[in-house]
Parts: sequence; C-alpha cells; structure tokens
Amino acid sequence: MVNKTNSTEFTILSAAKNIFSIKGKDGATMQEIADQAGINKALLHYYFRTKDLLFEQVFFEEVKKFSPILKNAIAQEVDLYQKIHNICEAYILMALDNPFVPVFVVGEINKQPDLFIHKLFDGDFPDFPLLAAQIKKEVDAGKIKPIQPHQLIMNMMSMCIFPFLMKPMFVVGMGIDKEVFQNLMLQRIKEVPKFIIDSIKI
Amino acid sequence: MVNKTNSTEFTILSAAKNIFSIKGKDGATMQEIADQAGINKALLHYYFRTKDLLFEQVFFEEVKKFSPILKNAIAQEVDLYQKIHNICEAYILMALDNPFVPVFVVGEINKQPDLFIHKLFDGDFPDFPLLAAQIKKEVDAGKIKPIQPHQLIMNMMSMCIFPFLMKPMFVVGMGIDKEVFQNLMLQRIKEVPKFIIDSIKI
DNA sequence: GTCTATAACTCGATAGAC
DNA sequence: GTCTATCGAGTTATAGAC
Repeated sequence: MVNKTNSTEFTILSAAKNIFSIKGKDGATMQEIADQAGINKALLHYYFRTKDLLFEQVFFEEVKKFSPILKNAIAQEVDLYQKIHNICEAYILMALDNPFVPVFVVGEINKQPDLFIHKLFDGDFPDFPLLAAQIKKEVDAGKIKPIQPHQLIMNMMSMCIFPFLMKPMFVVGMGIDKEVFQNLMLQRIKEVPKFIIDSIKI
Repeated sequence: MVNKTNSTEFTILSAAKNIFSIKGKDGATMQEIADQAGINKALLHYYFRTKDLLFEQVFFEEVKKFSPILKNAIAQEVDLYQKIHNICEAYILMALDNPFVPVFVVGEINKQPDLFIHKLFDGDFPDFPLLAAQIKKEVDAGKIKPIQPHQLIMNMMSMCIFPFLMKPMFVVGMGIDKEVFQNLMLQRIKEVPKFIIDSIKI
C-alpha cells in the first residue's frame, strides 16, 4: 500500500489546487505551482504532460466529489422540507470543505458553458425537474405558499453558495473576520432551510 | 457634438467588455479584442496604452455605475421592507443591464481581495453596518422574526446576484431558454423581496 | 524520478511608414 | 489615426544528463 499523501504526485496536485484556486487557470503559472510544491517545473510536465491536463485533473477531481452528493440529495424520496434540509447541507458542507470549488465553477462555466457542464456531470445531471415537480405538487395541494419551482430552487442554491463566492467581500467589506465567517457558514446549514421554510410554509 | 457610439474608442471598449467578461482579464488576449473590434492590435495600445489600463477602464466604468446606486439604496431612510425592495431592485436591474459585471467581480475579488475592493468602492463602502443595525432594531422590537442581520443581508444579496453568475447552469442544466431566464429575473425584482418578507414577518 | 538547460511559442508592446 | 512588422519578456514544454 503506497502512501499517496507524501507522493510527489499528490504534492503537485495539492499545490496546483491552491494556485489555480487563487489565480485561476490562466493567471497561474507552472513555475509558481512548481515552487509551491517544492519541486521543479519539468517534473510537472513529467507527471501531467500539460498545464491544461493538470488543471482538468485538479478541477474535476474536486468537483466530482461534489456532484454525486448533490444528485443524491435531490433524488432521495423524502418530503420537501426534509429534502430542502438535505440539499442545503450537502451544498454548504461541500463548499466549507472545498471553498475554492464554487469560484472555479463560476469562472469556467462562463467561459465554455456547454463543454464544461457536460464534463462536470458526465451527462448525468441532477434531477432538477424531479425537484421542481415535487415543489409544484406541494403548491397545488395547498401545502406551501404559491411559488414558481424554479424561483425556489434558485433561491436555495443562491443562499447556499453565493457567500463562498463573495467571501472576500464579506470579510473586507463587512468587516467580519475569517473565523466569524466560518461560523456564519456553519450556522447557515440550519439557517438557510429555516429561512426558506419560514417563507413558504402556510 | 461627437458621435461617441461609432468612435473607434467606443468600439474597442465594447469589444473589450465582451471578451474580458467571458475570458477574464488573464484569459483574454489583445489580439482577440482587436479582432472583435475589427481593428488591429497596435491601435488598442494607441488608445489605452496597456492591457491593464484597458481592463481597468472597462471594468471600473461598468462597476462604478453600479456602486453609487447600491450605496444609495442602503443609505436611504425608509422602513426595512421598503429598503429590501429598493436594494433588490437596484441589484437585479443592474445585473440585467450588465450581466457580466457579477462574473467580473467574483473573478477579480478572489484574486486580489483588498486591492480590488478598495478600487471598487474608492474607500467609500456601502453602509452595511447601518443596514445591519436597522435589522437588529426591528428584531429587538419584535417586529420581525429573530434573525442575525448578517445572515439576512447575505440571503438578500445571494438571491439577487447568484442566478446571474450561474446563468449557463440554469440555461443548460435546467433546460430553461434565454428568454425564460430573462423573464424569471424580471419577476425576481418582486419575488425576492416577497420571499424575504414572507420569511421574516411575524 | 528528478534535475538543468534550452527550445518553441504566445502575447503585450513598440517602431516606423502612411 | 491606422496599419504592418517586429522586438522582447515571460511561459509552456522538451531534451538529455544523472
């Protein structure tokens, strides 16, 4: 059994994740990544051939941890309130664990939408129509207030992910420090579902 | 009176806005911008000296239209519900008018937070503490449900801006076409404040 | 596997003619 | 103001020794 944690390959991936996250794919240089990994440029190419391939590996490795968890939370057969809890928890925990992923995704999704989305989900999208249908059913049955399913889904995703995209804005602009930010995000696992349910319950 | 609309300078700014928006500052090349503007590379430098200066001009010109409107909506002396309406409207109308600005901001704010935020607001931040205090006052007076002001502010900003960041995701992933998306966003000018107020009212 | 050295290339920027 | 041509810096990528 090999200790992957200390392997050169892992060290590179870890350094690349850092640099790419901060500077983006184009802003990062192989030199920086090599420096941070404490090795040399040629070795990056030895392991990953090109910058593009290194980026893809880093990126999709991160993102793909994520997408089955979300797909699962959406596909589960539980009542709407419980599902909202599960989805919010999945999103926020993921983002807390990989705070760079959302920034990654926004950047790339706006460059090459079709290509990127297909790579992201491998043609196997989360079943948003199912969720929309479930919401519509509750509305029609008069169990929650009237709301367009798409609007509710957007609201939920927005509140879970956006704060991670704008973290620097909140930290610098609103003067809250990093630990406070972390705590606010942890609270949001409960607060966001509560906020949503308070809004839609009859 | 000069017709700025057809001037070379305007053509360049417009092309640059497009390219920078999609590819980001680093991903864009002067060649692409020149091609899109139907002129040649040297002319870009003639008008704007450097890529950095061109970027700054494009970016801050767009963003600065925005920040006084927001600052104003936050500073106004109106009751909380009205203020929530005004802020949401300001954000969403701005984003509808300049759909690239949010993508810009997220990209750049995560590269050089301090520098960028200072350039963005010129040291003159929107008065979020004021808004937070107003929320706290309503909570303490028992006029709205208990909620941490920061959480409420995050919720509001999130729901206004996030959909524009993830537009390709919604368009491709949720299968809604561009006109439908546009309409959903227009509806959100009323829907988001409604959603928020439904959640916090007693 | 890891290194040094360097080739090959991209891209921002400038010179200079018109 | 606008163009063509080219320079030079910085980067990705490779060759080849160890």
